[in-house]
Amino acid sequence: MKNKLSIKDIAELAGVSTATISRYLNGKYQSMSVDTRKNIASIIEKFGYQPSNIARSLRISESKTIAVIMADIFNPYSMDVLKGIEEFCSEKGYTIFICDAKNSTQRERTIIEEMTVKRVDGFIINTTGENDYFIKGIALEYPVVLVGRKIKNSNIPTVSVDNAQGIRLAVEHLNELKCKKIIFLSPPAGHISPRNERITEFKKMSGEDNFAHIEMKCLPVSVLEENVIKQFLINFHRSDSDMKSIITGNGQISLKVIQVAKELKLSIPEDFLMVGFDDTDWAHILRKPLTVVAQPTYKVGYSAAKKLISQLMKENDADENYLEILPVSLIKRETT
Amino acid sequence: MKNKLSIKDIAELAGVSTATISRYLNGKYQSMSVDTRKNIASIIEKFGYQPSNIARSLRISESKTIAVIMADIFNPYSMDVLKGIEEFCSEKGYTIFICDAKNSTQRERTIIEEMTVKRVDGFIINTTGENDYFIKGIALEYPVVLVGRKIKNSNIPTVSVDNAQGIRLAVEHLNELKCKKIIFLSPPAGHISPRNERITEFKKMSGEDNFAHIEMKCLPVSVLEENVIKQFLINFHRSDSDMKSIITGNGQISLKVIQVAKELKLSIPEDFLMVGFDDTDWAHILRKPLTVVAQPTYKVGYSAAKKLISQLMKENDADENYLEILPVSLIKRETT
DNA sequence: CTGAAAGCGCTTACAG
DNA sequence: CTGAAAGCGCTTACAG
Repeated sequence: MKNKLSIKDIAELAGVSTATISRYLNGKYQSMSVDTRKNIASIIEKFGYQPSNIARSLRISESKTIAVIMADIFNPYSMDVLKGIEEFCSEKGYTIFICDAKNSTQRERTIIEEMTVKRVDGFIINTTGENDYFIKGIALEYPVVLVGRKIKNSNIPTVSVDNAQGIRLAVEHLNELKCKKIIFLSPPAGHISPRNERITEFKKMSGEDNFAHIEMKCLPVSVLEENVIKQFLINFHRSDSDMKSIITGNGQISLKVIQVAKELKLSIPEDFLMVGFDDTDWAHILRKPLTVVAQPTYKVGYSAAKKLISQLMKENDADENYLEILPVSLIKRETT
Repeated sequence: MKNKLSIKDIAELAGVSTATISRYLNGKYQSMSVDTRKNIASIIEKFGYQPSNIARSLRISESKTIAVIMADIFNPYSMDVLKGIEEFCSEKGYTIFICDAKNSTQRERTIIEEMTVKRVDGFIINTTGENDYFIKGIALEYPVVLVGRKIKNSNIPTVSVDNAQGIRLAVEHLNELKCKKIIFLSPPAGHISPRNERITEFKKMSGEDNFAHIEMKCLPVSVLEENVIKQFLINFHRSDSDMKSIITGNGQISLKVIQVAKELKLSIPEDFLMVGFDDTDWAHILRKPLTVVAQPTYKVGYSAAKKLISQLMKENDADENYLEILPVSLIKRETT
């Protein structure tokens, strides 16, 4: 940022006006002679001139930058989504600001406002779940695409996953295995749509005739409360029913359950069956590789970026398909 | 970015000049009456005015943005480093562009140039290892801090880890356990400093009297070549020596080795001992939790950000300590 | 305590 | 094919 050359310097060096340099920079080669073009090229090359994107952004009111706000960036799910977003964006010449709300509603708001000040062209948001009103507000002024988590009563474009199907696959699988008891360890639902969808479906299924013979219970747990998980597992293990099973709501809970089970010297699937959400990188190297409901996370991210950028490029907010729901799949391994 | 209010609009609305608004925005409250201050505050609040950072950046030649270029963003090591960087930066009001070189030398260069165009204030780089000349070049024009990987013959500020100590801890530990054979599975070293440092130390140790009775060999492996790892493991298992052991150079290789060992029905530590580099989140939930050399990755990132930003804030490039080497530690678990 | 004016580095409609 | 000039939204030295 020190004594950098400006377009004016290059114009002088090349003996043309800044307008011509600008045209060159924007690839408008038709509107200049071959000679000037070559001349400019050589000057730029020689002096290593780098145009200022920020001046350009100011002028054209476009920063070619998008903000990605994740509720919790450091869980494996987010990482994969991010990968997908990054991939598509870099294909299209967009740069992303990756922001971590750290599961804080307040921080989510703060970050979004900061990004607004940075004049990003749009937002991809995986919301903490408690900022519906605020996000609807900014969606009025900026293009926004939601990933993973929906917002009620809004038509903000969203890419998510079939969560009901996920729970259904898991429960049906467990049922086929003759489970008599299924505990669903879900992170606290709050206003977070996927969690609610899964819990709702789980409860709904527990009311269906096919599953009437199964004891199905949903238990909200936080990964932070290791002792709660431990206590649960102790009681769970003691309970007399056999063919017990656990469904875990995300990779972090799976990890914790496996860890605590280990401490308690419980074996999976010997002591209970288990199916987790999210196919984490370590799921298949366990002594007993974990059966999981795999989400197409990369695709979710990629698709969200695509939605946003296509909205950015052509001004039409056609939104033929504002809600995109991707299917999930059950990967059967040895814990069931 | 649509019909946003500008400072001019607010000035008119508040009945003052843009200069005064600007002063207000920059917190120069001493130089205005309490009345104007309050007035401006209320106008801004009322209209939800958000100043444009990009106009500001252009004017003051500072973007409060730094670029973080990682050789491979999606390995656990990078993730943790990133966490540390992000933490410090957000404390100081800096935003980061996180860029993934995808282990491509070419891409690393391209990305750095793109960021230069974005007018970032500085760089934190975890280099692919093949751009020494190029990076020295940009370090001439921008503040740069290197993380994890050093660059030869330069005094670019760097934060890294004591890799020789890491290898030493591992080998000594294995020696105490009476290992007769130690294979070090390192990712291909190239010009990547930590890898070279470990390999060098490993070779050096193999020449020391204390370890003369141990067969020590270093084998470069790529995570992508699963079959190579498999073939190695087959031969390794067949070899007659007992008390064999493996040191793996990073979390991804550890994962692969464990996976392949599983496929081959080899048990760790029964068939061979193992110590890995990097304390990944899954290391302790394995049937036999993995012994590892843990790196203070978060701290490496945090420290690098601190170095860069302190350089950015005070113009002094005092550089009392251009090279910062953090200690590593051995976490003994059940694979040894 | 406050404003007029210049300037940061670009782009673009207009004129030639 | 090319340039002069205005303007994007700020900041700041200068003057009052």
